[in-house]
Amino acid sequence: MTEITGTGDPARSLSLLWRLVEPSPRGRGAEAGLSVDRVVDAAIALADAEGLGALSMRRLATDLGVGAMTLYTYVPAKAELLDLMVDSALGEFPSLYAPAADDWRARLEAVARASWSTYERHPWLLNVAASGRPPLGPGVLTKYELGLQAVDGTGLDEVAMDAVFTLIEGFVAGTARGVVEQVAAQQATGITEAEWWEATAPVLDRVYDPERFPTVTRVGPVAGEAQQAAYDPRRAFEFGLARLLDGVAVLVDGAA
Amino acid sequence: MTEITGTGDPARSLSLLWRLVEPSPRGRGAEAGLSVDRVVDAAIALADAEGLGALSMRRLATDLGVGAMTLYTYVPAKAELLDLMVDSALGEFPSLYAPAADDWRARLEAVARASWSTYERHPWLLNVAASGRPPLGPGVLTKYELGLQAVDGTGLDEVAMDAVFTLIEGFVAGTARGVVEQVAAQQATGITEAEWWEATAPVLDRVYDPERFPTVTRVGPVAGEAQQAAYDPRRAFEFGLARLLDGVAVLVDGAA
DNA sequence: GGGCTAGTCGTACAGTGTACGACAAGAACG
DNA sequence: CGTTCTTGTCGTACACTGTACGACTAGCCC
Repeated sequence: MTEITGTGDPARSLSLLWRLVEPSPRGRGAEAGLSVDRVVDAAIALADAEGLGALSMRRLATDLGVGAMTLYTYVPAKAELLDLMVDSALGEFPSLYAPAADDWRARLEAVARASWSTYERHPWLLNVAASGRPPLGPGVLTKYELGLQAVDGTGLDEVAMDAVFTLIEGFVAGTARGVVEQVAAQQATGITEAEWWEATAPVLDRVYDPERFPTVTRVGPVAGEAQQAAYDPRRAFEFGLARLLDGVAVLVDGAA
Repeated sequence: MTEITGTGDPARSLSLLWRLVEPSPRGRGAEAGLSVDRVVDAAIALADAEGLGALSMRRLATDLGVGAMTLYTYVPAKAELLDLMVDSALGEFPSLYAPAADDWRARLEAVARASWSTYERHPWLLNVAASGRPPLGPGVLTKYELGLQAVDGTGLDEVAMDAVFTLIEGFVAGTARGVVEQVAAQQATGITEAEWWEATAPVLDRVYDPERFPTVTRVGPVAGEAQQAAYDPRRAFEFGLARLLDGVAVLVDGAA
């Protein structure tokens, strides 16, 4: 379930992201101590605990002890709430990022690992489609700043710096999505990866033609055995990150 | 909106994917000439034309001229229908793949471009979460076979061959998702990228602190100007593919 | 105390996937 | 030909979604 962010007025969204205007409640919401931050924090807690699928306006309102429509006092719509959640969750990035100062490669690797950790802590981030028009709040901009700093001083020009950060960031999101999908598959089916394969293998044997898929026949079992699954996202992350940094190194060395 | 595949019995799904059993309709469905293939083809046509969001069982049934529940005669549930759609759409991959025989790098690049074309033709593929437990039908296996063949003969061992293909494939999916999200954002908001930025920029100027984001201040405008947008997926694809292949080359040269 | 404003929230609407069970059309058999 | 059985069709119902609308009411100011 991918949700879409920022369907409303961009100016309104930005004001919210930077908390330019904060309503001062007087009614019953005041008793509950409601505010944009409380709503966003509760939404993040709910999505962390039970996934984005459990995050409905009614459910969130119940968690906060108010009626569903009360939320719309603090947030224009669910899309804007998601914007706020994304920016807030990405705001944790700096605390997870511990770069080595001198080496651009170590810095970039630290960016990737910190980003991975962010997605581990808030898997629902990967189900919020924001890449086209990201919520330009403090959290997003800070992460972008730190990512760009990591590739600064490599001799790459500005366009390349942006491209490298985008490449790394997209790679991390892609492999992290693998973890999310595996967990989601297990929860949706109630069947573990091993059980799934156990049920699949015998039927597959009946239809599978080794002559039609010679390379799969040779590679598939070996790879499956090595990662103890059809797909191991953690291994894919380590392997891919090394290849990616090698590739960036070729570019940096060429530019130097 | 990400949908999840394969929530039912794996053996049943596999039988369907390989069309092991085909029901021979006799009732009113026979008049409509219904079959699993007809249902899947109509579902793909609908998703191609109006997106995965428009694909509801009721709507699909209406398109086919039958009642909603009739579909469940041919397909156990929507999740299995999605499995079938994915495998069928990926079945187009071979016809889009024209490899140069000798050079592994050219072959791998052709794989990436063919995969990109597949996602271009069927963007909804990226909104179906299948990476953890892919539908192991003829389409998926054929794509996997051709992908592995591309890295065969490089001196890489089986585990590395699988990892390289997975890396490339994940990269393509990630950048292609960028295109999908931009289109989705435009359709959801009714606002073009340029209009969005025009509405965003003045408000951002009010809150933006250049001293807090020095590197963004230097890089952001240059990158934005170069790609005429906050994010240009096509450019990201070309840039990333080159880096990725460079990185794989380092591995291949080391193994040789 | 009266009036106003601003936050609260019940109701309603158009959707979703699919379980259940009533129905009917064709095949098989006497 | 009549009856029974099988199998595909599909109307209805349920619990759920985001949110527009408008009624209500609690607190502030005069």
